Amino acid sequence: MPTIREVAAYASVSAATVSRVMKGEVPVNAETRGRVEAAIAALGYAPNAFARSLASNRMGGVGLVISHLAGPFMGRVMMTLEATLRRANVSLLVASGGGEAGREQEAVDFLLGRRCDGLIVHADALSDAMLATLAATTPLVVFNRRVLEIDAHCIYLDNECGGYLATRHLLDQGHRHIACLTGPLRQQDAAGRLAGYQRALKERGIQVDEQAILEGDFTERSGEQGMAALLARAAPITAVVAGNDDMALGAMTILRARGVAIPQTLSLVGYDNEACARHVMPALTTVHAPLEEMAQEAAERLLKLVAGASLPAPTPFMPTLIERETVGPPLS
Amino acid sequence: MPTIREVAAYASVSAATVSRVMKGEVPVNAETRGRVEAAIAALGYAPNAFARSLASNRMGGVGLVISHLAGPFMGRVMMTLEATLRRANVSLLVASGGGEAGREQEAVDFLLGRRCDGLIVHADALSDAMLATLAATTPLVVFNRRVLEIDAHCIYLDNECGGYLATRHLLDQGHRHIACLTGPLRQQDAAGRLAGYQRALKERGIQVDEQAILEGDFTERSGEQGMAALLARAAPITAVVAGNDDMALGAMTILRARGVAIPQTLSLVGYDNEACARHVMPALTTVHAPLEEMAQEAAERLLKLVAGASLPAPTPFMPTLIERETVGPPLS
DNA sequence: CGCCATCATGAAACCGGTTTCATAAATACA
DNA sequence: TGTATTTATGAAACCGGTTTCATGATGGCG
Repeated sequence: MPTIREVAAYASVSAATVSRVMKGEVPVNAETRGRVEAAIAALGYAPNAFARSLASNRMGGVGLVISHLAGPFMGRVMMTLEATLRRANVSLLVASGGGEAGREQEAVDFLLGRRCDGLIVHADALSDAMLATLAATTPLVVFNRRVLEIDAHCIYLDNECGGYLATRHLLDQGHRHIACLTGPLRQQDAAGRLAGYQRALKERGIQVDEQAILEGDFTERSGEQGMAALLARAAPITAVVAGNDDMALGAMTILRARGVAIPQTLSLVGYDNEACARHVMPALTTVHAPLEEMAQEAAERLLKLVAGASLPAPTPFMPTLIERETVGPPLS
Repeated sequence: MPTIREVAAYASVSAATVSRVMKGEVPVNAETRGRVEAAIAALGYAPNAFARSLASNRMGGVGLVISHLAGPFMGRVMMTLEATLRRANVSLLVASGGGEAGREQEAVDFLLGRRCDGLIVHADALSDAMLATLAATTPLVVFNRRVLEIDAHCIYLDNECGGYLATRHLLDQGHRHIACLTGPLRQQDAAGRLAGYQRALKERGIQVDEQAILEGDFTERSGEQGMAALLARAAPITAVVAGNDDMALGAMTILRARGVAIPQTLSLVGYDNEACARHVMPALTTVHAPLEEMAQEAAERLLKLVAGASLPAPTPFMPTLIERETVGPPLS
């Protein structure tokens, strides 16, 4: 493993010149450059990443903090992030936090201790204040969440629009009694989806029935519980907007067990367009997020921030409705 | 951001002593140690990772090479890897290769260029020879694949056993005409599963019908094509062993379209126990791999290799059969 | 022809740890 | 009491790049 000085000696130049050739920016005589390049090739020289980092105080890598590594779409997000970053010759360090504030903070500290050049954070449990503080000292992109104080650092989906699209689709089919099974409302995405649901109803002059809104926690289990609770009510409903696909799946389990036909007796819309959504029976109508585009924008934005740019706030990404088989007109 | 020399000055000792206190192993006078620790606390000192890496020639992190980051179970694997590694204060760098040999090699080179202390490789496209060579120069763990020359570096599932379990389950139900829709047979996992299928049949004295073995590529699409081809044959079959759950899902799509009842007319077994498997109708009987345990063993083994240990070959991990609803006795 | 700007290059300092080696003090042993 | 051994510590070299600053060579311009 040759060092820069060995290359320099081989090419009869100084280490400084080899360094300049490696960078490529500063002017070097063509003949000299040729000799150096030949030496590099002959010796199979590759610069030592540690020495480079120490001298330049940049690590050449960014960190990714993720609440739920095993979540349904992290793979798609990471895939695009990794590809975009590597194209820029930047490596990706991953740390997970399991959705607990303490462990997520640990993950951040861990990556910061590794002197990452920047951070992409996809975490629920960290506070807005903490993220805003972090953004002041480190290039930071917040994924799938909006923090008002640092809008320019946030890549997120317009969840309100997604909730609206789902609900309006049901309204368009003629439904008037639509329940909503939400995620944890302290989380922004869940709250946004609910707001969209409410806007769609109001827009059509339909009174929002607070009893028909049940808060869950995005798990299948809570979808089951919510659906069971809705069925136990006296008030009739003909459709349900679920907080995400997992909750919708839970709801379907209950409906199947009770012999409620989908979509004949009850229509259902999910959110996220997980892999499963296409495969269940009937196939789940759901809301799709352009995750790959979001991830690419996140990576590119972070790279610019690392390079010192200051950027305007991005526009939110827009969800689309995927129509499948769980929605139909109400019985009558 | 104080340096070690500032801490040293504050505590009226030399940088060497501070370094020793940080490490904790070498003997330092209790009183001196106390002063140094106080200085560290007072100044909020944290050692510079680059300088440390440069001097010690260890980066304190390992690389993960993954063919398909968005695959159905990478999340579960990464989650356990990350947690195990971080407990040892080792960071995880991720690089993907999209299943192409060239890009996977690039990913390896990229991580090696970053001077990772070791590598976990979960890749189909890299050759056995390449991996064996790599293992000679770098601490390496190969995940979900067996390379005979470097058995001690491989963490893998006994796929032969998985194929056997799936097939024997069908045999136990009374099936005698069982087809097999395999993955790409140049891949070890697909070939292993097929071998298990064949062993189970032979064990019961059933002639293996080569016409009933169709090679696919683990995609849903190839499951559809395979199933269609099987239905087009004259020879009757009452059950199918699929190479993985995706192929089983594809097969189900075709069967549903043709009005073939599962499991009344045809039984079906998948492989991998993806999230979907529980949710499809009927719920898919499949083979489950203990991914978390495998990932933990992989991480721990790599850490030991990095530390310089030389280890005996691990025992293969054993799959289990998850019985759900796609298998029943044959009609007649 | 002489002066100043430009270009190409090398020497050396620097980044901030780790590690070796030497030394000084303390203890053990005869 | 004198020598051998252990223990604690500091000085300085070292890891391998980057970057600043100085110097020498070239060339343009009045």
